[in-house]
Amino acid sequence: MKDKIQKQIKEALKNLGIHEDVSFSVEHPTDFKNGDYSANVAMVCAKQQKINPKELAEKIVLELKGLPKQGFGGIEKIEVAGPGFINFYLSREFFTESVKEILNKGEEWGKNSLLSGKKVMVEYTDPNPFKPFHIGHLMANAIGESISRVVEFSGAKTIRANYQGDVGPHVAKAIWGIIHSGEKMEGKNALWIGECYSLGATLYESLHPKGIEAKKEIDEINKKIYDKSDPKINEIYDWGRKETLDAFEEIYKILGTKFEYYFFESEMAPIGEEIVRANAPKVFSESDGAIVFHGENYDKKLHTRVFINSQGLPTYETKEIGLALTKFEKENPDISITTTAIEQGEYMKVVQKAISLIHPDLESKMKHVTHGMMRFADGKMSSRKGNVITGESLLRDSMDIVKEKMKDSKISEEEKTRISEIVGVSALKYSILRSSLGSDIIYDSEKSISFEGDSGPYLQYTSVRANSILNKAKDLNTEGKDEIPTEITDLEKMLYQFHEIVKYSYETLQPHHIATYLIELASSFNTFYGNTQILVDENKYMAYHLNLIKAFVQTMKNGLWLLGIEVPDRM
RNA sequence: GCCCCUGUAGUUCAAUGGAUAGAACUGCGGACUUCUAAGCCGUCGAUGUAGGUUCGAUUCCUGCCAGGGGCACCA
Repeated sequence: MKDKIQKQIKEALKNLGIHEDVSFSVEHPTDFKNGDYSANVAMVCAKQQKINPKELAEKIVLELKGLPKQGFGGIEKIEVAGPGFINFYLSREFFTESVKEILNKGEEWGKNSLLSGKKVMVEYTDPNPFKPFHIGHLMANAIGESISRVVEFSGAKTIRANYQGDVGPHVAKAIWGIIHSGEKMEGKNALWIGECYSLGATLYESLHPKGIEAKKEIDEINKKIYDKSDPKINEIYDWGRKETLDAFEEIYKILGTKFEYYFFESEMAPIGEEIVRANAPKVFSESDGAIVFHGENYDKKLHTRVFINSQGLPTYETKEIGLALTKFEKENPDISITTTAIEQGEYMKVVQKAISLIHPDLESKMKHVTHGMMRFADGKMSSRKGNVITGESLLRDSMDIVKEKMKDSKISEEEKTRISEIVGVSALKYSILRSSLGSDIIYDSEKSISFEGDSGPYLQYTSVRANSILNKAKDLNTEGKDEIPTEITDLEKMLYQFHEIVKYSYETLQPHHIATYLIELASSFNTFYGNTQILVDENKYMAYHLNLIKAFVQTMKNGLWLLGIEVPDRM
């Protein structure tokens, strides 16, 4: 529709003798009073035409009305308003047709072909074995999963990847903690390993003699992890790695994520190291016994980073190079998206610059999406200090709140558990996905997870209520109740916009646009629901209303899927 | 010090350079012997600061202020 309007306006401009290659926009006005589409063309052209924008707008409208109607149906009314906007009002027929279209497309409704035939790899979550899976990982997972689904809706084959640090000082700290915990590791779980890590990490940084002693031992363990020379450490390592990775899988199951690839730092290190050494001194250079990359030589906003330290060990940067190239070698994606917290933003730029010097063709294929961090109101969350909220505990809390809300309902205990999982996850995911990526999310256990208003459960609840009407209507006879209302509701004006929102969300790689849209859509449904009695005999529009509700339910379902949220049968 | 993010109602968040800056929570006030009240309706309330570009700036540019992040052997 938008393209049609744009085309017609260009046609009109041509007829008026105005350059038709001006750039103007055709958009949805924020207020439905101002039509369904609005063009600012008159304001853009007014100056060079040296006439008042309103007059020019009138002229364009006159010209538009004179144009042949082919392919331009669906417009009921064109008006000039405000400082010179040309507003287009869609016709009853258009909305009736769009409801039909939604029902026909069903699960496909909202998909587009921006990426058709393309392959996109999305890397996200990235928790580290031996460390707790905290709410920052929950955040990364919710965002990455949603981006993956938006990409999928845009026609691409999506490949989900997870990158995990199974070697490095943090592992040594955890193993040191396990050894010095005074407890046997048999029968212990990932949570306990996280505590052991915290113990080791705290002492590692301590200046106390005990800490200095611990640091020495931890560094020793770190070397042994690399060269696998100590059977006792190997045993603890294998056990801890499996234990924590299994725990992550449990969480992914609840969250609804399935990864195709698991990359590990231990595997990327040698690959990256070989590449770095092969490209020195061309790209990398030696400095103080280490191999570094001088980012500032290529872009003054970049800085120098160490890729291989003075002990000859590869750093994170080198592993990242190994990872990037491995992704392209395995799948050769057209686009490779990596999502991380903002704290990784600066050095990812340096790493990507280095990669682009080695493989110039990859530069345009790598995209880095950063999100803010989960913070406490009074400061940073740090897994090193142990003041983190684990993903598990947060999920459990969220589910408990849902169960509490359902305590008086007659639903079976088993079903309550299932519903509380779906609704609890939704509350959590929505609270993360409702805001744009970039700024930090302040975590406040009291307020952060909402179950009313602007929340995931609100969206689910609205869908459930709509579904409930459809269920009740199943056996109803709508014969003789198939008139089409002349009035057009806000609900209808919202529905057809869904596929544009999905496109926009991909173009900006911002899932929150979908969240915002769904809230407005649900709200417009609730208004409709509130002042329309559907299943009553005197409703002569019943057949249409039921189709409208079906279209709404389908749109909510598809939209919530994009956020990684399921719709329960009831709640 | 340099670089990158972010500053919007009391609070948590929206707003592809457009029209009267939208929601939610909170506060206050309503409706309902109607299909799920986790709902609906009304109401109070905001663009950090000083300039600039523009017909038009929350949005773009510059300075300042505030918060977060990064700046070589951690990830």
